[in-house]
Amino acid sequence: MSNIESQLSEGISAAFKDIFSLNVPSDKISLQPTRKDFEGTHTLVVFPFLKETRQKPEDLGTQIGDYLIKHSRIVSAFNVVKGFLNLTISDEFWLTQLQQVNRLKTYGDLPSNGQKVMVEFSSPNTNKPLHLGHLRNNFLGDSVSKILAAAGYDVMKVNLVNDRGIHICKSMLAYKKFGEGETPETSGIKGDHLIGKYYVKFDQEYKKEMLELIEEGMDQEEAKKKAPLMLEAQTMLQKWEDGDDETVALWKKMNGWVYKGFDASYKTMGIDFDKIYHESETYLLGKDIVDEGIKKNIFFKKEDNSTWIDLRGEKMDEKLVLRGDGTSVYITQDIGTCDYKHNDFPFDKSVYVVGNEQDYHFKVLFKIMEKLERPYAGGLYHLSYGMVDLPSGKMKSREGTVVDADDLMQEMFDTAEKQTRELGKIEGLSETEAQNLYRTLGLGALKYFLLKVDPKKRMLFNPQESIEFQGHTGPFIQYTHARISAILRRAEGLGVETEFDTSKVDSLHPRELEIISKLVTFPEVVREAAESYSPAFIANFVYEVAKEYNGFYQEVQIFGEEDKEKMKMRVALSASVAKVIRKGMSLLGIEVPERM
RNA sequence: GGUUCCAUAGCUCAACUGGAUAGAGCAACUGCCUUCUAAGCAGUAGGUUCCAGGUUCGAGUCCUGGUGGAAUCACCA
Repeated sequence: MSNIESQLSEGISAAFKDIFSLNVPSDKISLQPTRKDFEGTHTLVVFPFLKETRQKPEDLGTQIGDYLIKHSRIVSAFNVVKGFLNLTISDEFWLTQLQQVNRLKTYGDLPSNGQKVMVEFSSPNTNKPLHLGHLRNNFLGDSVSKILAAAGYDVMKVNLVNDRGIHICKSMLAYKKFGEGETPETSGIKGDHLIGKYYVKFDQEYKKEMLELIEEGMDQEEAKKKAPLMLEAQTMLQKWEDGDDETVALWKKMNGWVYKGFDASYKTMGIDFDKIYHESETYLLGKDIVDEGIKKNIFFKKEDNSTWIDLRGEKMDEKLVLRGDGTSVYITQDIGTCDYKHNDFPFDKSVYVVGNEQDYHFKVLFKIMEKLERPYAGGLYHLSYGMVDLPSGKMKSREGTVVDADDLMQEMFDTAEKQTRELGKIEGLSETEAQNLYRTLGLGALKYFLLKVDPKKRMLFNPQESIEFQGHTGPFIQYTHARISAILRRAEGLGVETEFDTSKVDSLHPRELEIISKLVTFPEVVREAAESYSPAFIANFVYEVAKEYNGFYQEVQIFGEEDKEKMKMRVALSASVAKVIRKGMSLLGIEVPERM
């Protein structure tokens, strides 16, 4: 709760006590922003208090309003419309608020809360390059990490790379059979894309084999299992697990190519990790915990020696946690990795940024950790985000309907360059400055587009139309920042300071008041975004700030103002807006240019 | 079929967790560059918030039942 809100709530609480001898704790009083069509900034809805006070809505509103005028230093006026008490805060108070924001070096960072949080995201497979879906994941994970850090957490970003398993063997096998020794160097293809090519190749050849078998009279299910390539891939997996030299060497070589490719993609995205885990190192974890679970009677064995948990009492199903032959399934590793991660970084919270197709898996996993009485179980959280759909429907890598991450980012840079040139905005920029600008803008547009919607919701991405540079977009906000930067440069040139005397500014323009009242809610927005793990709150907030500033910019003169104190105040206001935009955008992982 | 999630303007999304006349952007139309960057600003038009009930001072938001869509229900990950 902001400073203003708590002051108002306390005042209102006192009003109830003094007028009606009614005890309404101040944290029970919720204020909402006043709608634009009415005078004021904060509104109290009085309906909930009518019974206890035995008042008519208008009367109650008026009485509380009168009380606040008399007893609160910050309320300067009020009006009552039906059951809504709209409060106006004095200009002087707003000016003080602005001054405080302006004086702070960093604004929007909350004090440390002493808690540790681990955020796991990205988690790519090493058998194909990153695509649009990964971009949403990566941007979300990166942004949420930054938001949590701003909200006072000690954050560790981790990436659990899926570098082993049958799907990895598929591309290895296809490469071995059809690759003819080509490498990223000889082919000129980026490592991850090269491996992706063989993953697709495997699927094509595999399908051919299946068709042949079906023609020979085999049914489809059997053909799936008996196709020679599939059998070979399984043999290869077995060899890998046995540590066969040749297989491991090939695996290392090919994964090395992929990592080099991924590193380049991450660099372009502007994303990094504090630690990278590999499934090849963690996939055996969890088996000892299964034993522990059996001893604690949480798991049980079936006749075939497989181990299960019965969650039917929790509205879930029976779930296998270890195969009869003693080998792991997906959830076995996740159980083990949970402890492993906690051992590495004793977190209070652990966030998994994973698509909503795995909702059930995480529900089960968290329930298991809870039953195993892990003290951190309550802090496990699945940040479940919706899929990114294309106009043609769902993306499917094997059908070639994916939007490749590298390609998409390059397109964004190209579009940014084209737009910038068309608008004639590159004069005075060196070539490297211009290139940096295109990257900043292109990546800003893309990140903003993917982060401005509620993570939980699935979203549509239309490559033709989705990426705009006007309106509710990243570049719009970046542009506002560049505009303000120009103002600040000029202010510096003119020697205008941003320190002003609040008592010497006689009045505030409605535009100014609107912006200041917005700016003061920033820390609250950060808190809310962290609590709900949603960068969308930040994205929409920053947009509103930029939008309001542009309205102000259009209507109110800064350097044409004769009143020197007002001029300084307006420069301070501009500087504060720029600061909030820069900080807000940085929480989204987006840079803002000084000029564009 | 069971479970979970979703449905708001032609399109893409908001709506501060139950509050006032549901808001932005895109697309369409109309104005504003001799003045701090027009990637901007101001305005017009666009809505039975999927449908039907219910809860209450008050419902896009909560409950019940439908309709339509998605995910999941593997000894895959």
